[in-house]
Amino acid sequence: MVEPSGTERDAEVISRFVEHFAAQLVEAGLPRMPARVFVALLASDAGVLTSAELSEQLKISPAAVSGAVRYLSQVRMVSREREPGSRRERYRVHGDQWYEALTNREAVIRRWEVALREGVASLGGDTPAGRRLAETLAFFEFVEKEVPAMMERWRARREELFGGDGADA
Amino acid sequence: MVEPSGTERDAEVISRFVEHFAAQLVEAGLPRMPARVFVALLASDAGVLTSAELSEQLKISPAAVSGAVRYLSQVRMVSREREPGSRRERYRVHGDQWYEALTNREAVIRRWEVALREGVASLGGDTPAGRRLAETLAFFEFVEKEVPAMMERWRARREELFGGDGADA
DNA sequence: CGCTTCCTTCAGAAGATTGTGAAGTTAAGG
DNA sequence: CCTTAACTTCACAATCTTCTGAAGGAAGCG
Repeated sequence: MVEPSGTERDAEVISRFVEHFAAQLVEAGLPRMPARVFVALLASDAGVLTSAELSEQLKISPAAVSGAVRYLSQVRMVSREREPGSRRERYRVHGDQWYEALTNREAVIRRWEVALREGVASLGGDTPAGRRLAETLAFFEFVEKEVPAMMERWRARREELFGGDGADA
Repeated sequence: MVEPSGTERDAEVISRFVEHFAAQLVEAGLPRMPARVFVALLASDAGVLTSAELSEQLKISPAAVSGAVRYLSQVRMVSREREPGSRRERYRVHGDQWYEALTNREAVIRRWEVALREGVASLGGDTPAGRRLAETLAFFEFVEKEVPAMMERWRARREELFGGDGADA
């Protein structure tokens, strides 16, 4: 058998990984196209791809890329940058920020807290149900306070493992 | 205006809360019926409701309740118990375990890690993309190690706030 | 200054999800 | 042992989501 050229081989290997990991993210609640686009970026060497490259690699229409990128930038998992001397747009994974985004359900948790506070107020803090809600609320408040410290520890650990060169971002 | 009886008033207040909080959970990725059933249980004084009660309170068919409960017990957010001298089944929120379930995306994260390890292996740990994946993987491994300690601190904090009587479970 | 290129937006079709009704299953009680 | 009560399962129908194709708009380049 003829050894396939590096790039062809890579294309298939990458595709396998993209589809596999994206499927997991979908299962976890991410919409399909954003998941695929995101993983494709993650698996690209530069961490940057153009709309056209994504469109071709994932076999989807430019419109689908556009929608996916809009979603991803809303949740801060990807940023868009205009390539200077061109009308091409480039999309980039936030090297080490993206998992913060995944962790940062902050906005979500904040809304949960609002709903729970309302619940405690309207059911009454002296009822069994009210107490249960209050405890749940306290849990989220606790987590919200813990997460920043944990991320701080992560940065230290990251430094330790990979050195500070941050070749990525 | 005649003051409505306590229970009627509660019914509406509870319903407001149930729908509001459930909507947030849905937005966060939980299917609608499971979310509504879950919150209804959370807002019930005993933390326990029968299928019939859920069906009536949420205005959904017994079939929908059944499906929702199946989902919830799979993700360990609710447990089912047979009421001794009756064919009624009772569904219960795990007093203080349910947020552990929400936190315990463990299974999910585990699968992500598998996919990422594969990715590192096939892209090569010496490529930029491979390094990015490796870092992501390291992050999840880190989190997985941190969560148990955090939950331990939460239990201590909970004790401190609410005392150990655990009137709930 | 117009042309070209690339991206976006919009409307619609294909597909997936989800909740209902009806039949089936299990178990209590007479 | 038969009846009745309660939950579950199954197949279908309604709904919602999602992706595509086509048209529209900005920005470089000749």
